[in-house]
Amino acid sequence: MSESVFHQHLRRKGLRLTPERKAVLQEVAAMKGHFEPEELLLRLRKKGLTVSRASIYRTLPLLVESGVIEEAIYKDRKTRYERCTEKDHHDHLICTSCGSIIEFVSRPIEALQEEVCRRHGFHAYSHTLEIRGLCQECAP
Amino acid sequence: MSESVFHQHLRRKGLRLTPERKAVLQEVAAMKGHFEPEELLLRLRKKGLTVSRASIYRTLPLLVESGVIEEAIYKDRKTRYERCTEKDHHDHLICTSCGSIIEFVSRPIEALQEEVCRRHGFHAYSHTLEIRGLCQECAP
DNA sequence: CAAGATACTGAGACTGAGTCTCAATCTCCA
DNA sequence: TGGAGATTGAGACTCAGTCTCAGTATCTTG
Ligand SMILES: [Zn+2]
Ligand SMILES: [Zn+2]
Ligand SMILES: [Zn+2]
Ligand SMILES: [Zn+2]
Repeated sequence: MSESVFHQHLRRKGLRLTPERKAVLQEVAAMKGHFEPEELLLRLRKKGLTVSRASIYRTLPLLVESGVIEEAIYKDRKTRYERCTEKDHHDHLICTSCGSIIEFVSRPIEALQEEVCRRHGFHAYSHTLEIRGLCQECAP
Repeated sequence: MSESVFHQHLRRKGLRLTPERKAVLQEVAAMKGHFEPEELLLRLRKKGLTVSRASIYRTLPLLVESGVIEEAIYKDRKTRYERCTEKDHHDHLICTSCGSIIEFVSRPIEALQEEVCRRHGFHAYSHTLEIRGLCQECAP
């Protein structure tokens, strides 16, 4: 189903559905949780598919635009993506001491965000809420 | 006042208050809104103060830890900081088409975040809520 | 179906924010 | 005041991500 969404998006922008883009989409669909572009590259290589690093980096923004994935976390100067699955959407508590990441879901926060957007006439397609601090173990 | 907070933090970690760190702190205190490390470097240079790029990059995390500033936005692989002023805290709507950034304040969202942290025994000292999408002008 | 117009690809050079190294220097406490 | 140990600056380095460009694939129109 995300394939047709992606295809739609490409057509709308006058872009083409190439084997490389299909391969990236498929691999993305198979991902669980956060992933980095480089991880996609490795997995595709392992499958014997040759999709260049450049193509992967060129495809990811298209997938974001079409709402198939979203930028989930920026850490160590790397962008991690995540599939957009309304069911599993969550945000993150990030411990800056031990690096652990706690996922949490808060429907009320999501609802308030929607309201903020409505108030500003803003059409959101994704968001990132990162709360930084110390986890229970690392707290003083 | 942020000077004493910073000094406290350094002492607690067994670190020293050097002229370079003082200079960075002062320049940071003079900043309005978001700023990038490189901007600090330029401003200090313009004042005739010589603080190396390395020292600036080394000082910023210390200022974050001590709660004087926070990482505000990650964009184009650059980290932007912002002073922590409870009064002015806000989050961001980012238009991915025209790049405009709309600031918004939502006490209810902040309160819910605090509750999430409490529930997880997490000691937050900062957070970033970035909502990406299309602004009123860019929406279809 | 052919042909042109245009989008796409991969290899690898390139960019630039941020980090690391290390010898010289400075802090701060006893 | 002396010295352990933290700090500094210059510049080499890292590495995620971007750009280039020549060769290739896709779509459209007749
Ligand atoms: Zn959320
Ligand atoms: Zn921790
Ligand atoms: Zn906030
Ligand atoms: Zn816009």
